[in-house]
Amino acid sequence: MTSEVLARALNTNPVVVRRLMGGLREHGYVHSEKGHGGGWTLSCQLDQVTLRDIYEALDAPRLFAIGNRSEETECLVEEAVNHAMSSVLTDVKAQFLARFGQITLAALHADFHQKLAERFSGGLT
Amino acid sequence: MTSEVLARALNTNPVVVRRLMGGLREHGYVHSEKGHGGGWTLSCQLDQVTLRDIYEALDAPRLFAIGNRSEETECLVEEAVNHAMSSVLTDVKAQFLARFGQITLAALHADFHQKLAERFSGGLT
DNA sequence: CACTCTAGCAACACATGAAGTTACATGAGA
DNA sequence: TCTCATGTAACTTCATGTGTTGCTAGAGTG
Repeated sequence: MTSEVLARALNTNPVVVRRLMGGLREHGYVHSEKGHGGGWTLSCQLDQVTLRDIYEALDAPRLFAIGNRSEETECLVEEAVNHAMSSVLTDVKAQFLARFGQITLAALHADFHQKLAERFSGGLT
Repeated sequence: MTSEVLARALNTNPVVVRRLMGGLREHGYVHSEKGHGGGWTLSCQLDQVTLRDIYEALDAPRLFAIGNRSEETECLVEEAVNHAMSSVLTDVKAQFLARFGQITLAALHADFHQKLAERFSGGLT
């Protein structure tokens, strides 16, 4: 499948697709080939890869929209608040990763197929 | 304390301070007075207010930097991914709120005083 | 009553980072 | 050698949060 085709399916741009897929390729989840007949192919077992793996392959983008204004500060009030916030955010992020680590691509695949079946058996609007 | 003074302490602008404090005032955590001698005064018990209360008084700003591209979609793959993501994010947010709900301003206050004491007893760089 | 000091608020400007776009190089068939 | 694909850098656009300006209104002071 080419970046071009994927981009259309994702309502985005081929270059954006390549940027994202680049991370997945480095981790061996997909393979790419240049030239005529080239494109992207899956190169992993869906039940061996989790959302957490994907998240990390994508360079673990910032998870929270909130956070400390600055790590180093002279202000003791800010320091106290930072400490409390960091502690919570660290723990919560760990839980997030743990949960993502339990969701395999195979599970998403199965969910997709179930939704597909429902759509063809009258479960439609 | 005036917005002007607070702004200097926070390295920001008086108007930004008023915007933030406005949310706290609506919930009765602080009180403001106009005119000569006016400004902000605390109007709550520090041990009765948690970081969660503050977070919500501030209109519960977006917590996560990631999320679904769109809530409604025709794409069954996107739907499956959204479902998995939302489920995790909802749970994780709940945990975040629970943790913040356990941190009172009084606790931060105490932490601040301890750091202050340390600074005056040789625990300094 | 005029003056000063304060919050309240709307409107605008700026900064940051993510997403999208363009342009060109490289490699692989046909 | 021509076309089709990825790889990548540089640039543009867009969204969002933050900062700024200008003005209104209320409250004390002389």
